Amino acid sequence: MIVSNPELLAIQNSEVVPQLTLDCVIFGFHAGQLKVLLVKWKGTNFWSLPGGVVRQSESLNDAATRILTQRTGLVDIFLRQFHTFGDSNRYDKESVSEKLASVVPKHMWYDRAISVGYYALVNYAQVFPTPDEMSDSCEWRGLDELPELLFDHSEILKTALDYLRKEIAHQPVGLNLLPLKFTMPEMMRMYEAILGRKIDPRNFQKKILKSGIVIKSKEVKKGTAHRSPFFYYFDNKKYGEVLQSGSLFFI
Amino acid sequence: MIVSNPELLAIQNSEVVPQLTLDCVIFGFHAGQLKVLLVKWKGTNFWSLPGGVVRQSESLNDAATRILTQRTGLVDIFLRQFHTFGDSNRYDKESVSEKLASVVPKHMWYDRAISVGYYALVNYAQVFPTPDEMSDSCEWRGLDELPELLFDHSEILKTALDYLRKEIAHQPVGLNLLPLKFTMPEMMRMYEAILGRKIDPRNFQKKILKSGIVIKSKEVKKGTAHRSPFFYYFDNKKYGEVLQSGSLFFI
DNA sequence: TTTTCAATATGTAAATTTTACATATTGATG
DNA sequence: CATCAATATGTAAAATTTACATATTGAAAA
Repeated sequence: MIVSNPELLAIQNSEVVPQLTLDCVIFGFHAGQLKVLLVKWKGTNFWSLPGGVVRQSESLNDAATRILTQRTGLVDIFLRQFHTFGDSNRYDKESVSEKLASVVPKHMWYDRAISVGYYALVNYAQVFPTPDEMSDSCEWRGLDELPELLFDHSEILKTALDYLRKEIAHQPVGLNLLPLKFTMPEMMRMYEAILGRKIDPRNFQKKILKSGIVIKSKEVKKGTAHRSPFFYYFDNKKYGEVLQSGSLFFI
Repeated sequence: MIVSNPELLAIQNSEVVPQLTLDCVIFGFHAGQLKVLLVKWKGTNFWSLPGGVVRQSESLNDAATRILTQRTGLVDIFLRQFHTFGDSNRYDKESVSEKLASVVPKHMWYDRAISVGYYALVNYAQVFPTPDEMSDSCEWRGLDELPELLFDHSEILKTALDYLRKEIAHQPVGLNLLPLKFTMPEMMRMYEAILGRKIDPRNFQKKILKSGIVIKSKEVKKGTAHRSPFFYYFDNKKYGEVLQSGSLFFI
């Protein structure tokens, strides 16, 4: 995108503003574990969150949606802005520019960048992880098997998880992380993975059912060893209401 | 701040990034009312929130602190980032540039600006509202006597209030909004002003005292018509602990 | 001086919510 | 057919939240 107005250009040159980027913490749930989608920078062994520059004409939400769709192949993603990271020394620019010297010429690094953080909740099974032009790999990683991340992305990831944990205390989650049909233990394990602690199955079921966001189907999941659990599915209308109201939810 | 590196300049020209600004919603409490500090643009009758451009070398928090200190004369202000506003059409640029034509030359308006929103809680009595170079007036306004605001500042103000309301459900407020000594009814009215609803005085007192954040002094406030209320003051240590833990608080 | 007035101080019972806790069922496996 | 382990399920205690009314007091008015 080129500046349309030559006078704008003059201003831009005289008062440089920080570069604006956007980073996405994409959460998925699989095998009882909360996972995050990471990219590995081309020709290196360095990982980071997927992200990119916010373009002149797009809104922040558009930029986040664009990045998310490109990395996952999904449209209609649940995403939420959680924090903008703007410390002067968010990370060691020298160190990063050295590590990524083979991918990004040194002169491409801005004096500083400010990054808007978004987190997304996606259905793991539907995602096709897709690297971007800067990366040669895009993969899920469990929260307890995270590599060291470039920039301040470890911090951003941690902050995203903090926000997610806070928000699920008031809002339902799961519509975006779980498949269409799921069992109560699956849903519970999702909450356990997010909250990082054990939940009592009786109390959990009581609260979820009381909230009305899920409906019990008559079908059971076959093929599991031991007793077959019932399938549940979301009551989208009720789910939306509870999501809207923000109240009446607590695990 | 001038670009140090000529190559950076080239990049900056080829891929223009949005202008980054910062707006502050400064809350004060006076006469039983929640107030917001507004500025009136020079030679006009148009009002907005205090704000400014984020400079190249300063962190977002530094920028917010700078703006807050300049408008209020206070240092050590409680402030919190709550949201970054980045819609493509946050406001009608044409309309604003016309309204402010006498203050800001038209060519100064960026194609778009993204604004980081901060809110602050300050002690009304200690504030010396000070206009900036763009404004000829800086004044407190009650929430129910707000003028129409420029840009999308009405929206930003509303969002700030939403965040504040959510956050005071988990964190104590008051240390920053109230004077050193205050009465229980004063504190309650502050909560009522923020929450926009009546609170039962008996239940309120019970919860506040149980949380341990305030200490009852033996002194009463004289000169009020009718029965004299006791003064209370904050237990800073306990207050900090509760603020930190984020839990154990609800009105 | 006395009376009036209105804001302040204060406690208890009911309702609701949260927490703690254990066993019978069942489907696959061997 | 026996074993195993995950699933399904209810109740009682504890904690929290809500609802609610009256005596006190200092200033102001009579």
